Amino acid sequence: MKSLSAEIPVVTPSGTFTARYSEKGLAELNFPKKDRKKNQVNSQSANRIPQLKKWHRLTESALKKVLTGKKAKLPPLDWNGATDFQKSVWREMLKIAPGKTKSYGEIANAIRNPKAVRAVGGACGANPIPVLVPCHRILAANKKIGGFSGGLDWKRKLLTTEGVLL
DNA sequence: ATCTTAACTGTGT
DNA sequence: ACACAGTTAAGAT
Repeated sequence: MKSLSAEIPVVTPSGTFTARYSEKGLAELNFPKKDRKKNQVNSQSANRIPQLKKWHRLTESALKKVLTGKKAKLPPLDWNGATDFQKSVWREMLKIAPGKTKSYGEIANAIRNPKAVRAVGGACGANPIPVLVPCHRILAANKKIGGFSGGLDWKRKLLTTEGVLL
């Protein structure tokens, strides 16, 4: 049985993202792809998610705000299927305000698992909701850019917009 | 300042 | 059991 979910495009000045919702909330957010396939709303599923419209409004305004370096109110996030470790890492990242940054080590420290710095990197890469869950605000300990699954261009762009100097 | 190495955890296979 | 990852700190050059 296929799980209940709907994909909806999110148009922003920086491109068209794609949001996927489950019955519990926003489950996934994807960067704009270069191929111009039309994203289609799965109305079958969409109709069975009563809050979807409200959630999507929140997603859209939140995304636009973060893309301009402002603080945003987020829709409910569905982290179903993620491990406890990942959830604690992502929760910790949500606390980082726009314009601020932390290192992988600091995150590891904050979740009381100081030696798991490397695993923290892994959790960041597994983050299904980039930008809104600010994995881009994590730098390496030497205050250098570090890596980014979604492409370093995005990481740099987001940080620059938020006024972070590298 | 740059390069190499060893240490360490979570996750997928 | 094994290999890898968006790391890090320490040591060598």
